[in-house]
This record gives sequence, structure tokens and C-alpha cells, in this order.
Amino acid sequence: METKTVIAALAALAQENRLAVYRLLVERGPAGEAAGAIAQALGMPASSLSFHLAQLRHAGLVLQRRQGRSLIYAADIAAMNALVGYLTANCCGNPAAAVVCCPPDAVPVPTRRSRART
Amino acid sequence: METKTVIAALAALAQENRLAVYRLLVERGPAGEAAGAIAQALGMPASSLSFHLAQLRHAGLVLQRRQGRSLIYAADIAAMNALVGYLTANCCGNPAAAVVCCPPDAVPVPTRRSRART
DNA sequence: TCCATATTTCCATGATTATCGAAATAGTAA
DNA sequence: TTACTATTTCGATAATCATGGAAATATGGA
Repeated sequence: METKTVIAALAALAQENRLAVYRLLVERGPAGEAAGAIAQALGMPASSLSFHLAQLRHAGLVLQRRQGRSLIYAADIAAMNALVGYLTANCCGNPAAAVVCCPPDAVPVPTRRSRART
Repeated sequence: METKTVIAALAALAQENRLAVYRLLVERGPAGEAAGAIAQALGMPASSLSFHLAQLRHAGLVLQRRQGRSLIYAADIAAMNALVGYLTANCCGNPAAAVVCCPPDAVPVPTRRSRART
């Protein structure tokens, strides 16, 4: 995964309205939701929503398809998986590390509970 | 995890220099690295790096501890795990979904081969 | 063709963010 | 206390981003 792609994805999600849109789409699953319905559900102006959907789409996080006059948007879960993989790669020098790595055991950092631990 | 926290974390990572800093710290593991060493490794001015480290710290992604005159920074892996959990929660209505969810089988989105499907 | 609907693009405005030199602060050691 | 080092804070500038109304584009149906 390219660094530019990663940054685009993170930037796309790092915005209140876009994160709300994305999470709504994640809930909807592959069926997705029409732009108008999203706008209504989140109470935002059509032009603003369109701007945000374009950002998410350009970042590769959502897919678009047409259904009659409506444009249906859906979260691209594969993209999210790739993003997560990138963020946790090389964790503590372990290329195989996925979500959980650097167990508390190995953390001599002042975590406030890393003192009397096993 | 609070939405504000999530946005702060995403915004912190959505910047070329900060992402580079964060990834370097992930590689270093719990031992971390001094600000000066990071600046040298990434070739950026001290004041700029300080600005970025503050952002990462404020977002809860890195920890700071003092060692003599140096300030050592280290990635907070627990925070990253929480972030990943938030992003993939409620995936396809499955609260237990972690990294992989919404298998390709179930994707009727115009993937260019999802036409002769159910 | 003409109209209605769904959505996007355009555009101006306001707000937030990144950069980096210079000055300030914190710690160490004589 | 003075000097020295590591790092942060300040401050000005430039760049990027979000917002939403109005106009433009695309689709479907009479």
C-alpha cells in the first residue's frame, strides 16, 4: 500500500462528517445507501455530502454504483483491511503482527500499570 | 472510544511527516527514540518535529518520558488497537468483526464480476 | 420533447493547519 | 552561578480544507 494512499484514506476519515458517513455505510454493508438517504439520515446539505462522498471515494474507501436516478454508496471493506494492515505493520519489528502486538509484558513505558505486572 | 478521540488520532496520522514519525516509533517499539534522534533520522527541523510530536501525543498515539535532557517518545500500541477496533466495529452489522469482515461472497457491489451473482 | 428528481459541480467565504527561525524553558555538570 | 545541551513555544506566513447556495448534469417517465 502506497503512503500517499494511506494518507488519503486517513485524511478522509479524519473529519467528523465523513467519519459519520463512513460508519453509516459500514453498518449498511454491501447493500449501501443512496446519497439522498445518507443526506437525510445525517441531516446535511446535498452539496456538502457530495463533497465528502467524493473525498471518501477518491481515497478508495467507498464504492459507487448507479441505480436509476440514485447513486448508491457502499463502504469498501477490503480497503479498510489494507489500511489497518499498513498501520500495524512492522509493529515492534514483527512483520506478522496484525491487530495485537507489543504485549503489555514487554512495555517498560510509564503506562502507570506496567509496574506490578507479570 | 469517543468520536473526538478517533478523529484526533486519524487526523494526527493523516500527515506525511507525522505518519513517518509514527511508523518509525512503531518500529522502535517500547524503547522509543529521543526527539533529537527522530529529527535526525527523518531530516526535519526540531521545531517542526516538536509540533508533530505534540499532535501525536495529544491524540494519544505516542507516549513521552524524560531521560536526562532527552525526551523519549514511543508509540502507544494499545491506542492503535483501540482505533482499529473502532473503525471496524459494526462491520456489516457484526459487532464482533475485527479485521476481516464482509467476505467477497456477500458483495453485490459492481465489482465487475458481481453480475451473474445472487 | 418537457418536466421532475437525484446528485454533482462551481464558487466565494471562513476556518484550520503546516512550516521553521528565533527566543524561551528544562535539565546537567562544573 | 554559568555554560551547555535538548527540546519546546512563539509568531508570522503560506497552504489546504469545509461549507452551502445556486447553477449545471444525468436519469426516468409522461
